[in-house]
Amino acid sequence: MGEKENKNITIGDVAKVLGVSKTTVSRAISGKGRIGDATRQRVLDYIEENHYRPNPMAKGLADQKKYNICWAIPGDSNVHELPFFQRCMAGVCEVTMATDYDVLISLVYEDNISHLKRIVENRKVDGIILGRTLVDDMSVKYLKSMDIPFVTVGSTKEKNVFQVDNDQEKACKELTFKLLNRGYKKLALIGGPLNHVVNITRQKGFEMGLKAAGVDVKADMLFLGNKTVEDIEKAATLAIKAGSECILCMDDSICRDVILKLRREGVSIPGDVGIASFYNSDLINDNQPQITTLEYDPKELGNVACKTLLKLIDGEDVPQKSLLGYKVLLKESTQ
Amino acid sequence: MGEKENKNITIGDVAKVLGVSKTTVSRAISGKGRIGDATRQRVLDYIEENHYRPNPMAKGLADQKKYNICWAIPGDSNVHELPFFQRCMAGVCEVTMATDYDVLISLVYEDNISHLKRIVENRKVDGIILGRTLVDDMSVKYLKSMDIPFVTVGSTKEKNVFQVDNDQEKACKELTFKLLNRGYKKLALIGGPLNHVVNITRQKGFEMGLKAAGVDVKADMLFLGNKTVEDIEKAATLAIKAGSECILCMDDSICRDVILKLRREGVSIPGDVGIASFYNSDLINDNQPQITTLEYDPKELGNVACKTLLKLIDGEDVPQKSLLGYKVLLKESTQ
DNA sequence: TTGAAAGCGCTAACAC
DNA sequence: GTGTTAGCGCTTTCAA
Repeated sequence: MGEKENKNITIGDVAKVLGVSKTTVSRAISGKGRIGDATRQRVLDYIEENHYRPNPMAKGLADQKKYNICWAIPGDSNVHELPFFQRCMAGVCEVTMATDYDVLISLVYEDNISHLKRIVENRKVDGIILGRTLVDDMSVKYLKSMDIPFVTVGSTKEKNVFQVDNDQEKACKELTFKLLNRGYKKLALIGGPLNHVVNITRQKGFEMGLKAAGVDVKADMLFLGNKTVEDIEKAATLAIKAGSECILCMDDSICRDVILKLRREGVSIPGDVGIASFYNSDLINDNQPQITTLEYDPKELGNVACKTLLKLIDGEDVPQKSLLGYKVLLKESTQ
Repeated sequence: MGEKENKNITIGDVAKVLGVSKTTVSRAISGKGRIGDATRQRVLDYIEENHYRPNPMAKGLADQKKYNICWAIPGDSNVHELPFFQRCMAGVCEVTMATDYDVLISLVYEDNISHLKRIVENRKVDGIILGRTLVDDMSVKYLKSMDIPFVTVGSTKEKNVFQVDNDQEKACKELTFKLLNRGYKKLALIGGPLNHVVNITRQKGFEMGLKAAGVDVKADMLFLGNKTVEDIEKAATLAIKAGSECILCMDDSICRDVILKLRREGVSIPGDVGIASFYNSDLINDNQPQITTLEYDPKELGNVACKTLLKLIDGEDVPQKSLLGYKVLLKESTQ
């Protein structure tokens, strides 16, 4: 108690006390420009002791940057997708923590990206990370037209877009192939909305897996574009009726619905039919029996996306597409 | 095509073209200060046509504001809490949309609020919304000490804190009372971590409901502070064994676990035992049978919290505590 | 009603 | 190696 000098101290204050110029202080902080070791240390020490914090507005105004990036995620996403976005965002924050940047939120909708537009046009951020990609993505097109750095989590067919994704095609191919090798002959694939790029990719991987095992794609069963729980349950019923030996679910949410449906119908897993999912999550990973799935690391996705964006902002070279790894977890559901 | 004048136009540019001073343009935009109707309109028209956008950094520097607020949520929250925070955040964004403010994310942990500290100390925001409250909340204490406007979603015992919450005490009391009136004699309450204020509040409401119906609190069963699924399942089993006629679950996540457990044990709802939850969500609202619950509106919570914060930032008077409504939904699970 | 000018806190030429 | 100075784009006295 006693001293109450909470008033924000500026670079000028520091300079005055130390008897140097503002420039010198600035140089000591930024590390740019020539400055004597002794002087620098003196400034740094003083700053440390007195908790000097640069004013982000002043810095931003001077160097024409905002020191904020935008994390744009669907505002209408399925409840079950939330954990993915949350973890991914944690990965982003982890990276920004070590920099001067912070993360601004934007909620985008499939047919309404006005929130994103506002943030970009008001120049509140230096770059954007798009949390997911659609087949015909308004956000991607808009950002390309605005000539602002951005990277997508998820793939896109648009040209000249920086993308970070797991190698889902390869992953799905591998899992499909392994299942076929385990002796399953007739595979069904139950999938979600076809305007999500990820669903297209997974389908492709699935078909590649079939081909690799010499199975005719047409011989197998595709139930795609399901939107509601009812759609999915219907697909599950049809798959069973058609004699499917193993049902591949395009994501964990679908998988959960299928499992619940089969349980209600008295269909045993893996006794009557095998089950596997192309995405693992808390939703299904404590299921009995344990489910065969693909595992990705959403946090790493956020990490890499953020690092990529920051490099992009700094004008550094980055690969157009970063493909991250995956794990194939073979479990009891496909014995 | 042809003209490519995407370079950001400034207040000075506008002034020059219109043959007025920067001051005049500024006044036309802000509405502050005296200015002729004709002049103002002329400026406004020009600005509209030429898509002038004020530079947030310059504005921020000049008036010492950041035009950002912080939305601080737990980084380690239970998967099942995510939808709540997401909806709540949508409510916040809805409000900021109509203002100059944007929303900066901060992930806080029960024992680590360094991310929040960084944002506050770097002066990146004008105020903070805390997404939840703990019994002994580091974030609340820290923010109080920093003398920066903030409001909590959820209640707290700390003095002089602006809070927005549903009237959970009253809600829980009402539901408990109604259940007792329906003929249930022996109620059990299964609850989560006791360091969450919301759980304390709900417990209190429960006990008030008992008292209101003339039931001795001690005569009933409290299973509190459960953290894991195993804890909850154990509690459910004990409640049944002890002859509970109706189990009240403190939230939807607990409720879901209890339902699944009972189903596995072959206990029928509501045949053998009634079930109710103090929080409704997608997790349970498509359950068969339908579950008796309390319903709140997370989005409205975000709305009110954000409006409150913005007023606080503007120095306006706001009530210290805003209590929002609720609905009691009596369903099949407590027939 | 309007304008000139100072200033917000920081950066970066350009001297010395 | 260090200081001077001129901005960055906006707000806000204070004059006119």
